[in-house]
Amino acid sequence: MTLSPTSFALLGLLSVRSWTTYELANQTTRSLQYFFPRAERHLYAEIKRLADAGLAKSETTFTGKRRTTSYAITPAGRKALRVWLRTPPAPPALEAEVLARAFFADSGRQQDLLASLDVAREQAVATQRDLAAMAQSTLDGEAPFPERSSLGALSLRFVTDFHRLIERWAIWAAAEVATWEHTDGRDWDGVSAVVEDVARVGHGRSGRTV
Amino acid sequence: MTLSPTSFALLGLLSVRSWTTYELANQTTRSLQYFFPRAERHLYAEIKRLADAGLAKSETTFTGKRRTTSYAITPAGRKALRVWLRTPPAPPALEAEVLARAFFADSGRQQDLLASLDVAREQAVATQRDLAAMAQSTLDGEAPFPERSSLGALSLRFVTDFHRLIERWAIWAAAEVATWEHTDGRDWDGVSAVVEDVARVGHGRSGRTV
DNA sequence: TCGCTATACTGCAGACTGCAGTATCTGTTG
DNA sequence: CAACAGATACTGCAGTCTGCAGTATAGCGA
Repeated sequence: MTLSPTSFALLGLLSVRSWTTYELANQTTRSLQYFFPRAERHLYAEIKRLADAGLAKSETTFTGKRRTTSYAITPAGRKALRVWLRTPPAPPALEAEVLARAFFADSGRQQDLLASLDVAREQAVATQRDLAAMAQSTLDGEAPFPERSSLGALSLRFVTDFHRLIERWAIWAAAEVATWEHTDGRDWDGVSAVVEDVARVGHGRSGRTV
Repeated sequence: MTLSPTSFALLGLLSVRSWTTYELANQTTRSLQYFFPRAERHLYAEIKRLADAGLAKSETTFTGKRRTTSYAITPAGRKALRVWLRTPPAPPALEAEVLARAFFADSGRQQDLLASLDVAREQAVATQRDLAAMAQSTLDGEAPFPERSSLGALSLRFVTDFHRLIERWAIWAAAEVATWEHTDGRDWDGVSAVVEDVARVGHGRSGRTV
């Protein structure tokens, strides 16, 4: 039985406390979803695998007729998590449909691209609002695990900056595209600024970020 | 037959010119891989689906005994791509194992987290080098489709900034974690700076980025 | 002619998603 | 107190996508 990164993410959650799968799929994933999203469906399957592998143990309780399964980490589970933390992480993966739409924008209308950029900007703003609300609840002392807030702040910093980057990029791109006379931007003189700046990366100074 | 975003990415590629699947899987994906990565295996399957749906047409040629299948977009394919470009994009998805490792760092040693951060930083630097080389080849007039360089520059700007963000975040996080006396950073006073800054997002001014 | 690398795929197992469906419990409102 | 909404707690299924291993041919240099 090989374990996936998802297995270890789940073990990490279980290392904090025991959870029912429902909690795992709803509340808890609130933090992980921003940098390690998993579908609810998958969690129900994956946690069973962890139990089968002896890394978690399940306990079934009943509320009337309705059963609830909760899972706790085992010593073997803690060991596996500890070992995983010593291995190097996979490179971050980015999947941004809006960039693909920009890349192939010449097959559509300019207004289609502008509309996509605006949606991306709004999504980024909305996510930042969610993150700000989370941060505010921490400030208000409503965080579920205050002793873990330093670890949470590390990823919070990244995720917030990531969505801010999207927002700023979308604003910049829309402003540039709006000046184009052709859908493929063949008349755009800003292209050389970007390409020259990117080519400089790693050779001493780098240019500004959008 | 429902089409996935991958289908449209492939159609976008075919809208530029015809390709063999091998080319699609190797050269071409060079650009898409940074913001819309797909496994080689999947492309072979997906392009067949496009042909079955009448959105692309295949042509088989032979080099001696070895067959090569190349694909061209059909009018129906161009139509489908055009329609797709009018729909709103899915939100960008981020999957960063290194953030999960930071989030659960208290189950391992502090040095494990520092090592993970360093790997992430190096990966980000390496990717920026690749992107810089691509940009340099564009400056050298070696870009395969110079008339599309404006569209390419849009995503290039984002992808470069994304990897620069990872690099800077990893440097910042490593410097902070190095000062911690506990693996969970419970003694870290930097946590309030992050949380307060993130909570301010959207309420007028935002703080600095790492 | 040998061996290396590039070309050009296929099969298979398993990871993961999204949606629909089932059933129970709890709190609110009329 | 009955009706209903919303939360809890899942399962089934079809399909997407990945990663690895395996197969086979072509072209090139030593």
